[in-house]
Amino acid sequence: MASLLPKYTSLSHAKQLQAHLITTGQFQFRICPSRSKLLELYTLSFDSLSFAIHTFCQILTPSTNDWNAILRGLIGSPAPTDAFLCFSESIQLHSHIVRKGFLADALLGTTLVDLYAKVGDLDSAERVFDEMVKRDIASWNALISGFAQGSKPTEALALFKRTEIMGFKPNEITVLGALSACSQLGAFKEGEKIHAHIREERLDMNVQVCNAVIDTYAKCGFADKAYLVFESMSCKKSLVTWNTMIMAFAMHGDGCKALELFEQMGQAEVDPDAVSFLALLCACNHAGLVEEGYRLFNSMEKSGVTPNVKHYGSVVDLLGRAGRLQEAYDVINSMPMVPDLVLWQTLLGACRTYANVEMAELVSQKLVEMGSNSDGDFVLLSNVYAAQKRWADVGRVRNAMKIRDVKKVPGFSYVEEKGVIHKFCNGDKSHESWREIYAKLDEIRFRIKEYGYLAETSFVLHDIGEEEKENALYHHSEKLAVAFVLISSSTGTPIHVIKNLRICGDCHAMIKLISKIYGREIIVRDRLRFHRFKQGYRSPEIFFLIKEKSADPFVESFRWKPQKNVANGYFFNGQAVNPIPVPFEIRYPDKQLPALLSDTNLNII
DNA sequence: CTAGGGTTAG
Repeated sequence: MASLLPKYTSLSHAKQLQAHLITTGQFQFRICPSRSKLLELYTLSFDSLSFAIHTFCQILTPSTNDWNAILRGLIGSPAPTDAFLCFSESIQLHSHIVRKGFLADALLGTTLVDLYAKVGDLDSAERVFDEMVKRDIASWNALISGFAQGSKPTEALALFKRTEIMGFKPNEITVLGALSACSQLGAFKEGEKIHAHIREERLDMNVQVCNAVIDTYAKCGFADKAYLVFESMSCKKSLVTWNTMIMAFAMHGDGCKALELFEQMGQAEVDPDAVSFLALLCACNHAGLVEEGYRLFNSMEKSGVTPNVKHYGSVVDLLGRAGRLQEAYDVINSMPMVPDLVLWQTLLGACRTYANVEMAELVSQKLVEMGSNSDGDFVLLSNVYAAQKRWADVGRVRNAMKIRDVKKVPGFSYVEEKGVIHKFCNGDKSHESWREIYAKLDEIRFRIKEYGYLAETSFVLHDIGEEEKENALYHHSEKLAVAFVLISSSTGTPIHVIKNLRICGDCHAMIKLISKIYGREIIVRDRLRFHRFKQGYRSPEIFFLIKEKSADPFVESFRWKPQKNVANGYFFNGQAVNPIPVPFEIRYPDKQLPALLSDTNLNII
């Protein structure tokens, strides 16, 4: 009977079988394979989960297989949380059976761990995992992946280490979860160890594993190592492989290599998808390749890919960054879909860069209408005003923030030092060595002033004293992190810092000088990309802010111009000015977290 | 003689 089931093509056929089982009495058998198959069919094939649950509830003694079928169906449903909530009512009746049953059954337990993890209840997932009597590698995988995908990479990595201690051998899926955690944390050394294990166990025959390795190296700041893996892969490259590598170059600001890879991808007869184009546009954005990016965007339809809201977002960013605000505005207004918050926020960021008050006001109005309550939006607008010294308007915006109870997302950074990850918040004094760290910062502050460094306080929201602004800037988490590494390791190894928000212009300028004075390579990974500082140079591309002629004498107009392999510094009015820390990248903001400016502007009362 | 765990994205 069970073997016939896959041949059933409609719900009514399956119901006929159910009727047969009921009338012959088989339906209430303690173990009835056909019944389990039937449930599975209902949940997976016929998309009628509620009917499956209804049927399941009529079973007096559900077998493990029945539970598995239902739980799997719930995991795959479009609203797993709702389904789970409605199901938990009936689950209570059977809970004692479940307890006895699943504790001894690794499969059912694992499914339950996965279910809890997928609905976002990681505490329950962990509890079920702890209570399981029998576990195998898949049980560990379920929780590791759950942590990794639920933004708990530290827990994922800790569990991964425990896996080996407990004598389980990590397989392809284990390393995928662990690598995902490493890439989120930027834990390079851990990632490297996992990569070694992968090679030893020949897990690199799996494309997905290779892709994850490439992604991890890229997100830990090593595009070159990522490319090495990409190049020497023994298994067949998938579309995701290409996309991941293009994205890796994009993140490192290497637009040319990203475009080159796209060419090669075409030669390898791999058709690009929406992600490929997103990666390419992102690459053009970070490398300042405005025309190239715009051309690519317009060529998408020809490749059979319809631009989605993210592609439009990228193009708005591209145009906005180039100072083509009106064009960016027109793109948003002519989009075939409804523009979302992020699009307007991107444009507002560009307005801030080019100090365009009129457009900033217009865009802010849109954001307010759309119900934005993001701190970054308010801060950006007030920055536009502050740049023009319109303090009354600044006060108005600040008031609006107070009324709406707008909260700042706190910035934090972390570094890996001797295998331990240290986390710092802005103005953090909770680290055991905080006194030494602050003393080091004072030393740095003194030394970089000799190099003509001036704190960039022009972004600061309030009309407060310069010294106060300077202090606010000095305690940014990334500076604390860098100072910490400088006091704890004297070797010349590169310093890797990971930050949750975007790096601010001042930190960028200061870290650049630290790199030069202390002779250390410093790599900062922020919310969106990498910044690599080597002996005071930022490679591979440096952006210059060029002042352009403007029709309105009161409005200054700027343009970003990428320059390759030039000593770091900025041109202003055609003259080299060093080291005025103009943030070379005003990319704002990201999905969940506010960027650059909210991080710069402390003391929002 | 089956079932559970899986990579890229403004």
